[in-house]
Amino acid sequence: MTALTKPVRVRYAPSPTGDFHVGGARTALFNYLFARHHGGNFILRIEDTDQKRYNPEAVNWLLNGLRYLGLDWDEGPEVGGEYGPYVQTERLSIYQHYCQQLLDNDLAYRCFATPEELDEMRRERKPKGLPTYDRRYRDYDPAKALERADSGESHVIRIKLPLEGNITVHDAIRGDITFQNEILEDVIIVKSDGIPTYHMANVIDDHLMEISHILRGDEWVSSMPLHIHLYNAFGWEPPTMAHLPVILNPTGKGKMSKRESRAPDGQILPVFVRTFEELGYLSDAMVNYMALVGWSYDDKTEIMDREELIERFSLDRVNASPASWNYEKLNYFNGVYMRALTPEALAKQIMPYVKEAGINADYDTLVKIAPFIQERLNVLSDAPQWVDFFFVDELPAYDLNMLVPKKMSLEDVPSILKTAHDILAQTEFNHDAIDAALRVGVKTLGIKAGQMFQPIRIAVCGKMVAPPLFNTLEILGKETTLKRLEQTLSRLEQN
RNA sequence: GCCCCCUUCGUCUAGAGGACUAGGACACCACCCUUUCAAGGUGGCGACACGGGUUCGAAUCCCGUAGGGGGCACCA
Repeated sequence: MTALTKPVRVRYAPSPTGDFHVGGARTALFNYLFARHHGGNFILRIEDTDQKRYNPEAVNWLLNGLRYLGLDWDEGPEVGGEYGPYVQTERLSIYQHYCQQLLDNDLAYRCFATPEELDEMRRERKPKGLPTYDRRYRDYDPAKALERADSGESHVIRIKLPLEGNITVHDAIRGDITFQNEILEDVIIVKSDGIPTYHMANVIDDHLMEISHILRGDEWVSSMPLHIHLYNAFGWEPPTMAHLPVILNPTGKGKMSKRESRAPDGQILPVFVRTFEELGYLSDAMVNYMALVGWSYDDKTEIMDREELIERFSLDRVNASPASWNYEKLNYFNGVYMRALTPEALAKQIMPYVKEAGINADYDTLVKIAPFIQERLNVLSDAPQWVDFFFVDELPAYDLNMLVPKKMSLEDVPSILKTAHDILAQTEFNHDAIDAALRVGVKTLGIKAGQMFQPIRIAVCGKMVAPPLFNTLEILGKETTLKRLEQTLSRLEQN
């Protein structure tokens, strides 16, 4: 492999036609890790040669997504670079030049077949397992073709591929793959609008940008022979190619959906980077998890920070087989990273979500709460439901039956709450003092700890599931705690 | 239909001929801890798709079958 002597330059080259999907993100990540591992450059190139499907929002989704994941690019939109422009529609004259070269060398030809003709060919040839185009203009007189083209007749330009023999291409992950030239099609390299197709533009750009390794999705393996033929036609040495396994749905059946759906329990199943970010998946967790979809370091290590991933990433540990996306495991990773945050960092991270939920929270209080909700959050957007009751004047009404402790009835509740109230009124409001005082109450009442704490929790939080009680009370403060106990008692009286 | 790729627990994977009674992680189950929920701890369930070879010996190599995936556009 002579490529070892060349500087490592890899690119992520998405087409701005839709939202930024995790499949694309994983490809970007592998390129990024590979580049950083080798001290090379990670290049971002926008492949916008399809003007019909172009979506102006897509570039923003992409750029924001990459930034969220922390995959900074060395060359590309916004940062520039010596090999620009990095947007294909700004490179049209370059492609034109190389296309002419192919035409001049009889390695490409103009084709005047109409869409209708093509449809007919498809109908006839497809069932026979043949490629659509029957090469009817392959041997058409170039002079006549030029004449028709000059007169303005609509046409495309096709590559002239070998008719027989085999071509063996090498994939860094899969090894050698052999294709029969016979089944290859003289594909279109320049569309009738004068814009090149992906196949042509990508080859020219990768060569001109001195890309050393192409790491791309597995859907491109069938285009490998075509691309290699194009490199050969230009007389260029192709980069090392590696095709990454596709990401399958969590069930393991089928390519991961391009549309977001919901799980049976109503949970949204995100597939766009933007949605993961909105739900509050930590950048580090996403990166760590995604790195493990199709790649592994060893038989044990899974939690790795960016530096470790960069240091350890290598192509020969990328799997050739498809991998399915596992939301539970991602959640676990997110939990791990969430728990590693300092209270300050967590407070900062959840603040936007809390505000978004209409909760009037202050940073200092969130910092105090943080340690107690930290191990209970799956994603940042879970935070509001854990902290809302800290920041309201009046608790929303809840079902009084929630107050009833195990093996007791509603009639037992008032005396428990009354006892709690009286004890707490005389207690210093810190965790240990509350703990000690309440346990005395448990003893006097002759009930179990849980039976006493349950109604207090409900009275104070208004919900069955909440952060640890004593810490909660401490943060809430004596005044609020006593007030909520009183309010509950009076509700019970009216009941 | 044709071409190509892939195939170890439900899922992600380790394994590159003997170290395998097939290891780890998520999920699941049980127990422990415990004021709810978590987190944590301990243990458990659970896989080499199938059939032929090659070899003294195969999860590992070869062939076939089956299954899965990708591609076959004036989309990338």
